[in-house]
Amino acid sequence: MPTITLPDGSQRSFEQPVTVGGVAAAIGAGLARAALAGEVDGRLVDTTHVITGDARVRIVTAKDPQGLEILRHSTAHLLAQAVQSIYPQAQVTIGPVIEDGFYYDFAFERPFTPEDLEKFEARMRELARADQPVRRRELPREEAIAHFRALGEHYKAEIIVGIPADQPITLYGQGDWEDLCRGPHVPSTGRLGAFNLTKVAGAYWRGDSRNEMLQRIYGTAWADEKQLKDYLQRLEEAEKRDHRRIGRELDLFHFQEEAPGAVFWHPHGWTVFQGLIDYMRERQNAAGYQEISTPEIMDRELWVQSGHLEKFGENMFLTRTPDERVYAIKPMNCPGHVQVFRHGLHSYRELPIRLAEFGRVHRYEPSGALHGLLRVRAFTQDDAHIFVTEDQITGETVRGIELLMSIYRDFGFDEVKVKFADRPPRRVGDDEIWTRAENALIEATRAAGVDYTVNPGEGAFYGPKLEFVLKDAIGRDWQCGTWQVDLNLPGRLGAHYVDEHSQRRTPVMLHRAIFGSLERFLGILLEHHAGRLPTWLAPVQAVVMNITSRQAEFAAEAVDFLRNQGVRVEADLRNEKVGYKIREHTLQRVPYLLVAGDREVGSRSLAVRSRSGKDLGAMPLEEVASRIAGDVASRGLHCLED
RNA sequence: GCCCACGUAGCUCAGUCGGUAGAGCACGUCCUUGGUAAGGACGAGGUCACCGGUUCGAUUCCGGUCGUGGGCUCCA
Repeated sequence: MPTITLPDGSQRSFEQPVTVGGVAAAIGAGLARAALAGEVDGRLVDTTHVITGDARVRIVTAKDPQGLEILRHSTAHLLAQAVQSIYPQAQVTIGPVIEDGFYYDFAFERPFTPEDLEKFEARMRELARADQPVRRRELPREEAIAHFRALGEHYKAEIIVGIPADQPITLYGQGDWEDLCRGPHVPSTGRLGAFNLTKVAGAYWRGDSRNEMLQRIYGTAWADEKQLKDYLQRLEEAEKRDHRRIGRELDLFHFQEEAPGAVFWHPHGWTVFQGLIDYMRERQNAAGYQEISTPEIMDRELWVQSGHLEKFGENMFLTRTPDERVYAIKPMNCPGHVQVFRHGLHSYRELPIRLAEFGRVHRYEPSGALHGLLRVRAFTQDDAHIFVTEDQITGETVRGIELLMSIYRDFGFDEVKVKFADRPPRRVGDDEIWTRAENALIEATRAAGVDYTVNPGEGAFYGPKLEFVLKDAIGRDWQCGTWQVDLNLPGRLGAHYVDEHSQRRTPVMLHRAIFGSLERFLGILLEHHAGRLPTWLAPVQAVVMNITSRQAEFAAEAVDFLRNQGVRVEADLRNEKVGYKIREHTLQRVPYLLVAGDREVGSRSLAVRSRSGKDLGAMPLEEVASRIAGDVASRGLHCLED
């Protein structure tokens, strides 16, 4: 006689064992219809699950995050059923839930086509309409393996072998179709409907490129049609923010076939790029960094010594000169910085020595990885290497993290996650050194009072690192900054300092980047702001436009005035209507549109319109200049104009 | 690098069941002097990504290469 406790604390007693669905029905017919699954004593189960004893029960519906997950998982099953009903020889593998949807990987003799996708989706809708009940059964492990082998489902058999012995092997079925699955699932296929198949892609079995390629079908699924529509709309929004599109629309940069993964910066794009450099230079100079510049190509031998060629070689560009010497184009700045440090003998009294460079590096990335500014083969790092004694690691790291966070705040990124990446499989240096480096970095991170998560095996080949991840305006994560402790390269490259006992010692090198890649950071900013860069970064901060040719002379004068006041301003004196000019520069996301008509000429003022379309009224030239200057000084963080 | 899709004017895209191509926007000239998101007329602009093959003839069909997009893998 089970007594069921519901989430609101109320209790219900039943004469005999009752299913989750039965509990829902006892509460109300509406809930019974909405029930997708149940949570019994914290465990997710099917609605057919029988409760025999007292339990805490929650009915899971599509409104719950877990309910939505179950819905997506069941939709993945529906896809598998549809695929196998059309192509019985396709083998099923795995079909997990992912953000906003699901995918299912199949082994099939040929790639699926977009036409296949349409057929699958149509079949899925038929099967959903048929409203087939979903069954669950358990099988003994050996029997299950034999069962799937007999069906020719070798991947499933392989999966079962990997399931821990204490877990039951469960199968879920609907109609004449059945699949290995942990569950739970929705009670019947009629609950599924708000879904779309979105794309096909190749994917390796178990994500390993040595394994065979499977056919992955992606889909999205939601609680109802409205949510699905909202999701599709969000995708559209993200597409509008795409930095590649904005880059083209605002004429910031382009790519072309002859230079895959390398950026051609146009004047406006380069203005923003330089703005980032100017800003960073100011901040790091104030923090005690010294800027240097090191060669882009250096003899291969140096890269053998550093270990780059061995551990990073497949990402490096090499070049042979007419004298048959082989040079490497630098993929990192560290070896060059060590050369600068090595030049002359340093005392411990000089440390820390902080060498910074806006270093342009080249990395041969796999062609499939390239993606606009976000993944390129030639990029500029705001790179620095800090040479310290082992005792100084903590203090310098605390200072460094403070600088990093302060800079991110200036760009409006208030939410920053930190990840600690420890020793990778491909590395230089023995384990004792790695342990020391990892411990030092963890201690320093704690001292800085920063929470972090661990990213195992993702450190650089020469040392562990912190990764700084920013959250953008639409909630996406971007890894930008890095802080690394390196007990390896200084020794390999022969860096020394003299300690207080006149002994030569090897310094520790801290590697750090804040933007990471300037190209990438700029791409992130474009997406974060949807192209509406704050005034301090906007390539064109203001445009002065005349209404008729009568005001051309004054407009030109106004441009000169503002330019002298340090405003990045352009004139638009074309023979077009003012509405046309407003539209064009609004589309160009210019923060201030300044109109000169006869009224303004008389008072030596400009009518100011903000990027958001607000009329700020006419202002004397001086006031326009000081207003824009104020906006620039605040870095737009407190600017309400948009 | 691997899988799939795609590559036509500066941009967004039509089109050709094989007979060397078209729209809108942008661009140029002219008209228009118009107060806050598109005034009008005319015009110029393309080796249909590249290389081969099939064919009387290829932008179209086939093969390859390069590039782009989405995944996989990897990373800033």
